[in-house]
Amino acid sequence: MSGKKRIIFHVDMDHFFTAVEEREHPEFKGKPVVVGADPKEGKGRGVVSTCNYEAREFGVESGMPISRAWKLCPEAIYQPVNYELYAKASSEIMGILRRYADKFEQWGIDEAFLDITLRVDDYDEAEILAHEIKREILKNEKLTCSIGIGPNKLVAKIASDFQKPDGLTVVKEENAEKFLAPLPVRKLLWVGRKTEQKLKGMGIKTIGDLANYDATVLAETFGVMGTQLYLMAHGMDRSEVEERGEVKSISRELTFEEDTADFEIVFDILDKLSREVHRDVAKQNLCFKTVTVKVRYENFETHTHGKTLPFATDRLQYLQKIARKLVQDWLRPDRKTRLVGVRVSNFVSAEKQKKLT
DNA sequence: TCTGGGGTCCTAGGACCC
DNA sequence: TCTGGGGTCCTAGGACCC
Repeated sequence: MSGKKRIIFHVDMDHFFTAVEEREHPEFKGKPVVVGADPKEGKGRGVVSTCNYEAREFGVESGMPISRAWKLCPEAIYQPVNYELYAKASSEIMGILRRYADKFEQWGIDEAFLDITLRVDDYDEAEILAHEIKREILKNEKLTCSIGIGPNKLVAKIASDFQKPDGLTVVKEENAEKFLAPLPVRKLLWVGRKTEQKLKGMGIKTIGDLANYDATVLAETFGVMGTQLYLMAHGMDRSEVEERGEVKSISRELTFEEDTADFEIVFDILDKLSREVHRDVAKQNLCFKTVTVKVRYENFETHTHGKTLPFATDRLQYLQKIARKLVQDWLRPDRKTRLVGVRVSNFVSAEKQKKLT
């Protein structure tokens, strides 16, 4: 155990998808850009994936229905999600970031945690290093990012979000609690809409409110999560920066352009999704034991239905057959289907599987 | 407002085994 | 012949992340 205090970076690319689109299309610069579903003159289905700061001026936000974005800003440039393009930019950026850290953890497509404790002597040197990272990404990728520096992942993550875009925020351990106190609880990792509402009902709105709350009551109300909430509110987080392990599940799902009562359409799409899942599974040389399907009706009611085999397999025929059988149980003549999906999990590597047979 | 898609982790009940 | 307790796996649902 080293006694040295940790110094952690959280690097967050600024409005990543739209920033990449602007880089590829310089004529987009300065105009509102929205990446997401096809708005179809306001009749489109789906949501905004990312929007640039010009679009945010109109009230557009990520996660918002694309139809609403259209009403707020019909003049924006609407682009479909070009995942391959962003993935390529992402892997180049991650390659750069990895070189700056002893421990590295990618977080989603455009964020990463870096443990740089052994690379610097103090926060001043850390700040210099952060500027170097920002310069290199700008020079090589023509993209900006925001960096948060803190004593742990939690504080670093919230710090990176504090000044955006192109920001750099340093929060030392001794200032962490004070820094967090006025912020809304929603800024904490793992506090989403539901937990925010529950906390609000208890009179807890800011992270400071949470820090002053009775830890025992929090533990009783939220279980394991309650203790975690209390520690986080005090700026404490002991989780390590660590490389992601192997993937645990692979899935595809699709929302139909129009809800459908035609079972054949549902099965056709399901087969297609199964083929895509299978392609990914094969590429990674895996065998799966569990198949789970998902069905969403027109009223948004959603069900999942799974089956675990007594053996692992990598055969497309099995996948399609099991998926069809599972979905069959949920299809109802009196209800239109909005979405169908398929997922495989419980992996065994193909090599290990071979040894067993 | 009428709600995507790809993931991870947690919980709770039930089956099954010793 | 009225019924324990621990461990593990499976299933379904849900919260959360980007």
